[in-house]
Amino acid sequence: MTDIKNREYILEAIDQLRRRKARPDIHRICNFMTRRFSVDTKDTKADLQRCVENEVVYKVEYKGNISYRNAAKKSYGHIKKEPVVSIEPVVVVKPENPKLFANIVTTAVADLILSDSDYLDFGVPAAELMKKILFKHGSKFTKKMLTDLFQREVENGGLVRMDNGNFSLGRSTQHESEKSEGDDDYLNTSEEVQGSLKVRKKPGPKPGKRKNEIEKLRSLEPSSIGIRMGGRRKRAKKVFDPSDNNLPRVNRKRGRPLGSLNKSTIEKQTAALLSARSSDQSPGSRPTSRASSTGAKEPMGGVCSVCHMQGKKGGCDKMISCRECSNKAHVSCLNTEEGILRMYPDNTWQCPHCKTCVVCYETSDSGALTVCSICADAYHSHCHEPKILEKSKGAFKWVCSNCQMEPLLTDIKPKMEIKQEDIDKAEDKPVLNLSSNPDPLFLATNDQVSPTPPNSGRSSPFLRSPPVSPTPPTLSPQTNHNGGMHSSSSTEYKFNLSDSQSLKDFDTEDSYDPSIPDASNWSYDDVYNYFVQYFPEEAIVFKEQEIDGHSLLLMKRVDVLTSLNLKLGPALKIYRHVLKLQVRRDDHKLYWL
DNA sequence: TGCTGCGCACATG
DNA sequence: CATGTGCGCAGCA
Repeated sequence: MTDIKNREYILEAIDQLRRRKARPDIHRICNFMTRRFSVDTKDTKADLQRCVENEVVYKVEYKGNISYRNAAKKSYGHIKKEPVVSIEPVVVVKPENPKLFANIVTTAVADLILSDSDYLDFGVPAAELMKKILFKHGSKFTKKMLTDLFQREVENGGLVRMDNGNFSLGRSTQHESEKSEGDDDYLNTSEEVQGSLKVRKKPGPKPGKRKNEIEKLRSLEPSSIGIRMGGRRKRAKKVFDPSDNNLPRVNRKRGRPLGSLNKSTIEKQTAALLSARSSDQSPGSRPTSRASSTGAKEPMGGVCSVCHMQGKKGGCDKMISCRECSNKAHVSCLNTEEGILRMYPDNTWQCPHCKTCVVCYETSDSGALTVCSICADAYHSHCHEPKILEKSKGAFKWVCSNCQMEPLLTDIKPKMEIKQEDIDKAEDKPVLNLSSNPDPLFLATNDQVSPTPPNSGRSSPFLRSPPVSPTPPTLSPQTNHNGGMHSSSSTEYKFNLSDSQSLKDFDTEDSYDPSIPDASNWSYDDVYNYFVQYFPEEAIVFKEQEIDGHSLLLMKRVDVLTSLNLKLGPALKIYRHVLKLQVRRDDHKLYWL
């Protein structure tokens, strides 16, 4: 790959500007680069030029002015004389559809070869290929799935494993992948393939005229619980950050998000919103969704619907409002409860009256709801697949099938060893590592993430403590049983504390965990070696960014989430490790600060 | 004053 | 007609 120093930054700048609906012109890009990455204008311009030359970025004229486009984004085929990027549709991938897997993997290989001719000679490293596919289809694959996919493709002949372990295209797939049609099965996204799949087009902004109507419909449609809806999303994909507010745009004024506001401002807005909502909400209309309220609110008063006490019980006790109605409860009252009172992992809460089955969207009026002890989603017994048995509700903390799936996925052993060190250790689980106990019924009693790096024989100072974390089994603040949430961890305000502030609190709280290495004197390579154990694909950014131990210890969450140009999922996982190294403790509470 | 979000008109295929 | 783009404005620090 052609080495352009600030390539990723430039792409991020372009993407960010596009998200902001601002023209990604040279001025704005330079400005963004300076502000965000401290890259001076001269360097930015030079690198941008190189990006254009290398077709990493397209320079286009649009409406009479020059804009820049991220070439990796789809839909720019018409801008360039020749489309460089693949144009395959975004699809919901079913593992049982080998043709589609084949298409994706061969297209990715072809894309990489097109972007860097060296790959033609030396093949595409598994890690790079995986990264490419995850970049495009990250929500549909886990790394383990991809490992299988690669294996399958080698077996099928769609891919060829080279002596150096890299991949190249097999059969006659070369030069075909940029087309979405062709007579090769492996590249075919024609009707036959598409017809057997749910094909959805790339999400994009709706025309403004229709937007209000759509939003209106959304507000009436209970199934608007974002991630569960099928079909095209109405808004540009917003990456999830547990510390973010995950707030709706509906009802929200223009300007900065609540998360960036100060506390008093938020309170004012919240109060206004609450009063507005209580006044205009008709009795029959069920409030909408997670995405239709302000999320975790912090009302100043009110009566707790659990203990019926008014206002705060103690100095640091908080009240939270139901995200659908104006019911309130003490966070501590919710924390001690399982079942229908549970808060969601994103620190929002639905009161029992508003809690709906995530399948049929009916409340408990139409049948008793069983609540997942991990994600707090509720299901009617007959709505959940498989049907929820009475005994499974009673004897154990019940875990829904979605949450059960995650750890099970990780148990699938790769059939092939694609450069074992690169892939085998990939962390696939966004939330849990439960492999030590395969019984999903015990999921809730395991620790959040305790990756147990396989000892590959590499001499490493990072061998870790036993996989079972000393921290109590918790997934989110609501399961913290220390008599309530950690001072303010239940609210969005807590997330607005500066990282350093948060860390300071924790730093002084406990002694170090001796099993967590002291990274302060690590070199770039040490840092890389540590992270490559857990994040074989992403670890390279630590090298690229020349992050040594000292820098690592200074990193803030925002650095990990934004400056490393990682996908959010890995970034969050990486952040956990960063934090762990920083405080030399593995405390789940840290990740919710 | 600068950054940001976003409604809506316009461009494009 | 569907979708991408970005002007122009508003909210905020």
